[in-house]
Amino acid sequence: MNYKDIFANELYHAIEKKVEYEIIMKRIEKPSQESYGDFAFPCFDLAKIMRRSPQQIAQELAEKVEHPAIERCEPVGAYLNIYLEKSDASSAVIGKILEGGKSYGTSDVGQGGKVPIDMSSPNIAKPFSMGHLRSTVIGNSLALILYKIGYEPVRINHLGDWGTQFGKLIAAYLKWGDEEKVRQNTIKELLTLYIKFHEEIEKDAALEDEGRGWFKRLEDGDEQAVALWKWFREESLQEFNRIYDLMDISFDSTNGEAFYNDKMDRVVDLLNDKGFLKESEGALVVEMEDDNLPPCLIKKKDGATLYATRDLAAAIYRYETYRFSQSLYVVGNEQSLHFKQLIEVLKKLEFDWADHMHHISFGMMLKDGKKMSTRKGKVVLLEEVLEEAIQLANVNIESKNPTLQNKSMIAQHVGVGAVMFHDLKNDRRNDIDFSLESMLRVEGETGPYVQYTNARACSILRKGQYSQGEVQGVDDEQAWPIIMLLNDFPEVIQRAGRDYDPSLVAKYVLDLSRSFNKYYGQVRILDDKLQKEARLNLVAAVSVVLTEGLRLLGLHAPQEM
RNA sequence: GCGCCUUUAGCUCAGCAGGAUAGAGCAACAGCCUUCUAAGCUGUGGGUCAGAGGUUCGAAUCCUCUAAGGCGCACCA
Repeated sequence: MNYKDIFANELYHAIEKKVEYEIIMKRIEKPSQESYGDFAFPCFDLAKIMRRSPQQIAQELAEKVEHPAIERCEPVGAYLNIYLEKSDASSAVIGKILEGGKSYGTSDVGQGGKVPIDMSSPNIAKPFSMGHLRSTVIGNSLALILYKIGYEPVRINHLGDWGTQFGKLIAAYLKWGDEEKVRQNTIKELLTLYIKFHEEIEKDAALEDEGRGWFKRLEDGDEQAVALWKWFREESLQEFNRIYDLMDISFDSTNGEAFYNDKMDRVVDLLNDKGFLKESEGALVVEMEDDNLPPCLIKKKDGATLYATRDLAAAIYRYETYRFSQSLYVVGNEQSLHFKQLIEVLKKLEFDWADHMHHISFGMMLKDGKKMSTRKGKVVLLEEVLEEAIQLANVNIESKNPTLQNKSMIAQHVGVGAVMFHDLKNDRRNDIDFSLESMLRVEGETGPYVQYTNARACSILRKGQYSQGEVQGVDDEQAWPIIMLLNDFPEVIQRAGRDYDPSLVAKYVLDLSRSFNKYYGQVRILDDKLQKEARLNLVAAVSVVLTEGLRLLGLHAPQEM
C-alpha cells in the first residue's frame, strides 16, 4: 500500500464513502509547493454533496484523518494538505529499494502477455540514418519497460528488404554499377547508384518502369535479381550490426518484409473470398469509404505487391506465431494513415485482435526544418554521429578523469548514451530538428548528466565503504524530496508502459538527478559520523534507481566516469 | 480540398484523467572547487500559455471557431 492509497483510504472513510474511492485517488494531487505538504486534496467537489463550503469541509476532514503514516493534516483554504511521517516513510522507501535492488518497480501487470514490437526497420542498401535512430531507441526502451512490468516483448527488426526500390537499385547497378567498388563500400556505393537513378528519372521517365520491372522479376524469383538482392542484404546487415552493437541493442527476429513474400497470397485470397478486393484503375484495392479512409492498395497493376500487402501478412503471421496481447509498431507518424488502413482491413476480415495493434508513432527527424530525403542524398549518418559523441566523451574523460580504467568502454557508454537519451527525453510525437550540437551536449538535461550523477553517488559509496546492512531512515529535511521521488518510481514505470512513453522515465531520472545533486551540494554525506550510515543508505537507493531507470532507457550507468 | 498533429520564456521543451503563485535545461549575467567527481551547485533577469468565444466555483489543460506551421491523402515504404 503506498502513501497515496493510505491518504485516499482515510478520506474515503472520513467522508463516509459519499464519493467513490477511485475518484478520490484521481483528485489527490502533489501540492504545487513544498510547504503545502506531501499530498493535497481539493474539497471543491464535496461542497455540493455535503452542502458546506469547501473550506469548512477541509477543516472537518482535517480533524478526522488520522493514520500512523501521516504526521499531520492541515486545511489551507479549500485544500486539505497532509504531511507524512518523514522518518518512517524514508526508512520504508529506502528499505524497499535496497532489499529489492534491481527489481524495485517490477510488476506483473502484463501477466506474461507477448508483445511483438516492430522497430528500427532500416532499409537495406541504404545508410542507417538518424531517422531510424528514433524507432530503434524508442522500441528498445519500450521493450525494456514492458518486460519490467510483466510483458514478454519480442523485438522485431522488420527490415526494409523488399519493394520497388530494390528493382530500381538492381536496374541502377546493372546500368552503372562497378562490382569492385560495391564490394568495398557497399552501402555508400549503392546509395550513390540510388541517387543517380533518381536524378536520371527526371530526364527519362521510362526508368521508373524499368525499376518496377526489375522488382517484379525479383518477386518472381529471377535468378540474377535474387542473387544481387541477397548480396545487398547481407552486406547491409553487417553494417547495421556494427551500429546496433554500439548501442547494445539486439533483436529477437530480423524477419524483414521479404520474409512475408510467400505469405501474401493467402491474404490476397482471403480478401478476395470475402469480396473485399475491387479492381480500380488496374490495381486491386480494398475500398474503405465506410471507414472514411482512402482505398488500401493491395496489388499494383503489374501484379506486384505493396507495403500494405506485406504488413497484412506480417500482422497475421505475428498473431499466429505469438498470440500477442498487444502488437506494437514503432513507426514514424507520417505513416499513420497506413496503420489505420491496416487495422481496419484486418477488422473487415473479422480478426478481432486487430484492436490490440497500436501504431506507436513518433515525430520526424528534420534537417533545417525539413524532412531528410535519401533520394536527394540529404542524410545524416547515425554511425558518424555516434562516433563523434564517443570521441567527445573521450576528450572529456581525458581532461576530467585521466586515470580512469576502461576509458574506451565508458566513453562509448557515455557518448552513445548522450545520443540515445537526447532522442528519448521528449514526447515521442514531437519532431526533432537535427542538431549535432544539442545531441552531443553533456550538461543539463542530458544522459551524461544522469550518468554523472550516478557515478558521483557510486564514488561516495566507495569512499564511505558502504555495505548493505540495517536500513535506517534519513532525517535530513533536505533528503525528503529525494525520498518522495524514489517512492514514485514504480508508478512512473507503469505509466510509461501504459502510455508507451519512455520519455516519462527519462524525465524521471532527470528529476531524481537534479534532486540528488542539490542534496549533494547542501549536505556533506560522509562528514557526520552519526548520520553517515543513514545517508549512505539514501545514496545507495538513489544509485539503484538511477541505474535501473537508465537501463530501462537502454543506457549504461557506469560507476565511474 | 479532406484528414491527423503542433503552437507555453530569446532557443529546446515539461506541465494537459481541470485545481493553490505556469516550471526545467540551454543561452546571458553574478557567485561557489586546500572539503564526498565543477559532466556539478547557488542566485538574477526573462511569460497576453498563438488569437477569439464557450463549459466550470476554477482552464495552459476540456469544447468550438480563426491564424500560422508540419505530415499524410493510388500503384514508394
